[in-house]
Amino acid sequence: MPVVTLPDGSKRTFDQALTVYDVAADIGTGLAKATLAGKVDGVLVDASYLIESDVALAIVTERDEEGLEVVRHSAAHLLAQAVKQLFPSAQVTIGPVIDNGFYYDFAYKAGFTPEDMAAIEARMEELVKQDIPVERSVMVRDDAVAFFRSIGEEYKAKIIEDIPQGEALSLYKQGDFTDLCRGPHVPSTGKLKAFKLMKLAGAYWRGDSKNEMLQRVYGTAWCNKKDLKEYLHRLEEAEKRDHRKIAKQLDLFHTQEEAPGMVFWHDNGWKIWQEVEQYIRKKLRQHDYQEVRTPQVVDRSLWERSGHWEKFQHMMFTTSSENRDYAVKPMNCPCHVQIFNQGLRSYRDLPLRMAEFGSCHRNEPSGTLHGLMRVRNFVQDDAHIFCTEEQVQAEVSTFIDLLYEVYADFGFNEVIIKLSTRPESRVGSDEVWDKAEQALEMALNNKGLAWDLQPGEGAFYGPKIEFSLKDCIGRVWQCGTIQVDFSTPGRLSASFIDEDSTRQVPVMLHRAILGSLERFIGILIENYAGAMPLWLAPTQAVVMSITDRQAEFAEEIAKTLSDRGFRAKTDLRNEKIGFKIREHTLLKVPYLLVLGDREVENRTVAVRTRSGEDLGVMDVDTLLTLLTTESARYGRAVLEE
RNA sequence: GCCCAUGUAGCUCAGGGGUAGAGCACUUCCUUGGUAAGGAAGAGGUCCCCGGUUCGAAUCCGGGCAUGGGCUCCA
Repeated sequence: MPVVTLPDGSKRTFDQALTVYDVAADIGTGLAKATLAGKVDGVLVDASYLIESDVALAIVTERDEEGLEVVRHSAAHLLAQAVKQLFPSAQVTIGPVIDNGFYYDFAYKAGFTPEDMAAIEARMEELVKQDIPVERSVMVRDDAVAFFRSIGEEYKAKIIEDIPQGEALSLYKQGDFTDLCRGPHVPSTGKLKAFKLMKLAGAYWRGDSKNEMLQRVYGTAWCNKKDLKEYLHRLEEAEKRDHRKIAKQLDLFHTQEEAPGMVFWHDNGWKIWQEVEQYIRKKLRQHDYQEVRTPQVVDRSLWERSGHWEKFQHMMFTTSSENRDYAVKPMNCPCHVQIFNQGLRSYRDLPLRMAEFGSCHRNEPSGTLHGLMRVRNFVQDDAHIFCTEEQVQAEVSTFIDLLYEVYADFGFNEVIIKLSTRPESRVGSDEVWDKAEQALEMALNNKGLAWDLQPGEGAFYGPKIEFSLKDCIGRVWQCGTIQVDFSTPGRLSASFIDEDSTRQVPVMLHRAILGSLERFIGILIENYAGAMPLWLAPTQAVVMSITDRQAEFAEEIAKTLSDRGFRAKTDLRNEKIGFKIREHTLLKVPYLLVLGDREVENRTVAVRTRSGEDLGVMDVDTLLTLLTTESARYGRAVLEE
C-alpha cells in the first residue's frame, strides 16, 4: 500500500505497487502524457520505475530542468540508434549530456561526411515518428560485457570491464538498439521533439591523444521547437559578436598566413591596447610594483637551468648565432630572477613585485590557434612577486582584491575560479605544498568566493588559482592567474639575507590579472560586441558637419576635445548627415556630434549617442564634463545599466 | 599534433571543365542636403600555393599552407 507524497505535500495512497507513470495518470491524463521521468526520494528515475513502498515523488516533465537533461540524454541514444541503423560497422562509445545538448562518440573508420549527418538527422526524425518505447533492464557486469561483445560493440565492452565486478548495470533498449546507461530516459522516442545535429569533430578514445580518434557528433536538444529555435537564434546573435568578425568591421587588427598565431594590430586596435596597458600600469604603480623590461632572445642555458627546456623545448622558437643556441622567451620569469639576482637582497626588500609587459612567443600546436584567444606571440600583464613563505597568503589576498577591482573596471562580474593542486610529478616537500595550497584556499574562502577544485592540475612547481572569463558563445578562457612557485628561484640561485643573517631562497608568485592582453582584448570585444565603453573606444567622438559652412567650427570642436585628451575626429565629407550618422553608428563611435548653422551661431553641438539617443544641444564645456565623467567610470557604467 | 569543413574583388558572398559574378566599399562627376544608405559613371580578381589529369582547370585529383569548429596540449 504505497503512500506517495507529492511536492505540494499532498499524499496519495495506492492499493498496490505502481509506476511513476501510473501515479501521473492518476493525477491527470495531461500530466501522464507530459511525463518524462520521475524523482523518487530525490533520485531521478524512469517513468516506468515501480513504486513499492512509501516515497516522496515528483513527476518530471519538460518544465523541470531535469526533464531537459533526460531529453538530451535520450537524444544522444536516438542519435546512436540512427547511426547504428545507417552505419552498422560504426561502434558506439559514450554519449553524455553537455551544455545546451549532447554528443556521441563513434568508432567509425570511414568517418562521417556532412551528407551523412543530414541522413542521420532524418533517420532520427523517423524514429521519433515511430514512437518506439524505451525499456530498461538490468544485467550483471560480466553478462553485460558478454552481451556487448556478442553484438560487436568492443568499446562498450571495454567501458563495462572498467566497472567493478558484481555491480548491476542498467541497459536501455529502444527497438533494435541497446545501450548501457545509468538513465533515466524518456518513456519513448516520441517524446523527443526538438533537436538538431550541430557539428562533426574528432575526439580521442578516452580523451587520450595516444589513442585512436573517434567521430564525435554534437547535437542540441530542447523540450520543444520554440526553445530550439530560440537557442539557434541566440547562437546566431552570439556569432555576430565574434571578435574576428568585429575586428574586420572596426579595423582593429588582422592576421595573415605569413605569421600564423601572431597579430598585426591596426591603429584602432592598438588604441584599445594602449588604454588597457596604461590602465594596468597605473594600477601597478598604485599597488607598489616595479616595472622592468628584459631581453626577447636568451641563451638556451638559462632555459635549461629554469627547467623549461626539458619540458617545453618543442614549443619554443629557437635561433642560433656564432655557435650559441638561443630561444625566444616563452615567459618572463627566468629573466625577472636575473634582475632579482643583481646585488644582494635583504628580507627588507620583500615582498618585491616585478612587472613586465614582455612580448613572449610560444610555438603552440597549429590546431590550437584561435583568433586572439590562443596565439603564438602574446603580452601578459605579467608580474612576479618575490616573498617569504609567510608573506604568500597576504600577497595572494591583496592580488585577488586587485584583480576584482580591475575586472569590475572592465565591466566583468562573472568570473570562474579554479584552484589547481599538486600534480603527481612535482618538486618540493609535501609540507610546503600543504602550506601553499592552504594559503590559496584560505585566500579564496576568506573572500567568500565560489571556486572549483582541480585536483592534480597544478604546475610542477606549485599550486595555482585560475580566473576565467567567457567568450560570446560561452567558451571559457583563462585570463588571470596566481601561482606559487617553490622551484624556480632555487634553480636560478635567487636568495636573500634573512633577519638572522642566513641566506634564504625566496618564494616566487607568478601572477597576471588580464593574462594575455591579446586574449583579454578578444574577450572585451565580444563582451561589448565592439561597442567599447568610452574610455576604450578607439574613436570617442566624431564631429560631423551638415554642410561645408560648418567645417571650420567642426575642426575647432575636434581640436578642443583632442586637447582635453579625447580621441576625436571630424567628418567633413560631402555626404548627407544621415549617411554620416549611419556610418559612425556602425563603427560604434560613442558620441556623434552634429553641427549645422544653428550650432555654429550659438557655439554649441548637437549630441547623439551610438545607441541612437538624442542628448540635445549643449555647449562644449557641458560636453567635456559629460565625457570626462563617463570616461572616469571605465566599464562600470555598463555593469550598472 | 589529430579529425571534419572552408579558402573566388577591400568586405559579405554567389557560381563552377571552355577568357570571372552580385551587393556594399573605392575613384570621378552632379548634389550643400538637419540625425541609420541622394544620383550617375568608372575602376577593381595569379578564383590560397605547388603538382597531376585534360585539347583546355578557378572548377576534377594529389600534396602543402592558412582559417573555422572540435579533440589533445597550454610553463
